[in-house]
Amino acid sequence: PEPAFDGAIAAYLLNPGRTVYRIEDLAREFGLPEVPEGETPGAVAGRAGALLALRPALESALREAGLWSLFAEIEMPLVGILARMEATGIAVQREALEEMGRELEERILAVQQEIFQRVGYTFNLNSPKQLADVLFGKMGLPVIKRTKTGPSTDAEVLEELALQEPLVERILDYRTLVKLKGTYVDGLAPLIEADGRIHTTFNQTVAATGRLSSADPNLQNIPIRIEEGRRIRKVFIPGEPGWVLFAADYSQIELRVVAHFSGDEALLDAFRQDQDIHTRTAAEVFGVPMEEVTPEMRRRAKAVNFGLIYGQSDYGLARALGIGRGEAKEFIQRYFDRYPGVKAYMEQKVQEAREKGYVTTLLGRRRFLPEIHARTFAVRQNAERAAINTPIQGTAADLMKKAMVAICRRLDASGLRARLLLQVHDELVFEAPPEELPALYELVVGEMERALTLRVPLKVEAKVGRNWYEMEPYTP
DNA sequence: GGGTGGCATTGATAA
DNA sequence: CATATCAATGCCACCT
Repeated sequence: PEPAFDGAIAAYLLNPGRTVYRIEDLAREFGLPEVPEGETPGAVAGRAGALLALRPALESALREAGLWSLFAEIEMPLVGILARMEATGIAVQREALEEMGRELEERILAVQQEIFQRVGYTFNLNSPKQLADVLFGKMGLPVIKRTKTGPSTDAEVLEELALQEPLVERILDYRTLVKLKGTYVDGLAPLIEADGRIHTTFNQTVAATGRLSSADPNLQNIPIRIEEGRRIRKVFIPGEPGWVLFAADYSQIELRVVAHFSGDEALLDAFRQDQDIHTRTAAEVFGVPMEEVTPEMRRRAKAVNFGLIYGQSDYGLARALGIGRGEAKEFIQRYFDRYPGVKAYMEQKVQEAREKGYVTTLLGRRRFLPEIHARTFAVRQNAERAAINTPIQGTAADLMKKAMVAICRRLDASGLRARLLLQVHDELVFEAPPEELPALYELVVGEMERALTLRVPLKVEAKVGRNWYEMEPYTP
């Protein structure tokens, strides 16, 4: 079921940075008569009338901005797809989740005991303020950095303090365990509905870059990097007996988009040869053959690649790698020597934002950046990074959304029983009967790889598993 | 005193 | 002093 016109989505495309979508405000913005506020019959009727009148106004505005096809061919069809994904939900093994909760609870109590024992008294370990009193007051540890309100106790600080005070390691453990239990066990459990499934909400008008977001619960930030947290994924299972989960994710989508936009020869070459992009970057930056790239060189190159997508500064890179600012500056210098097209692209985007007031993605999605003219350096620099990052992140979002629309059309027509469950920015998760996997693979990977034609191939990797933890590479 | 709302801090994902 | 989100807890102001 696909609605014909959604005024909020129209307003979002016209300015994805907005945070309110009240009809009263949109009416004012698009030159309609003032709508009374409140819940009186007059106000309610006024809003209904204004919404009707808004449609042609929004439609013209979309056409004038070159956003009509993005609206009509991608965002509107996506509305029904997301609605169905939400209604479908993803099955969760309640028993396994509760068991994880009990184990975490035990470990939390043990770690807590150990900490209180060594400190000599109990306090609220969850309070950064009380923790700071213990660490920097009683124990006399050095303050590494400050927040607005006092000494910081974030993970970066604690990791440094752990070098001289082993107890701090336990505090880090405590934080990890409490995060897992609070957000991912106690947070998810009450959201399991009577059908044994969790039904998230995908928000289509929140992210200024064009991405989706997920809330209540957020299923786009289920742990994966750290093994302890990754285990949470075991509780997400197929909802039908004998079925499996199937996931397809774009490989290095954002760097491929950079290659496309910048036309940088070395970057294009790397993807056309399907090279490991971080190894190739290391080889370029450190001036060695790819075979001689060490793990440490690759790690640093990877940080540079991520930094580039975000509009890195030498300061930010230095912090990410734990090196000096001078050294970081050298890396960036050498990177731009090797990838001059990327440097030119970045400068061009900032210039474009200054001249036009906005930047755009491949499909014309735009983001206004009025702060590009700010007098305050930090504010202006923030806008400059957004000018660089938004076309990259937003084009990746365009691609994925276009693929979702194509995939769901074909899936509906195919007679396959497989169902799309989740989107995690560069990844789609399905549940499917195993016998459908070869057909599902062809359909999904094919549509994702051909969603748009860039100057480099798009690569999609597929995985299959009996839960979201045990996903193994899949090729038919 | 209890309830509520907002800000600050922290940390999870995209990898 | 890296891009974009969402959410938990603590803490404080405010209200009744």
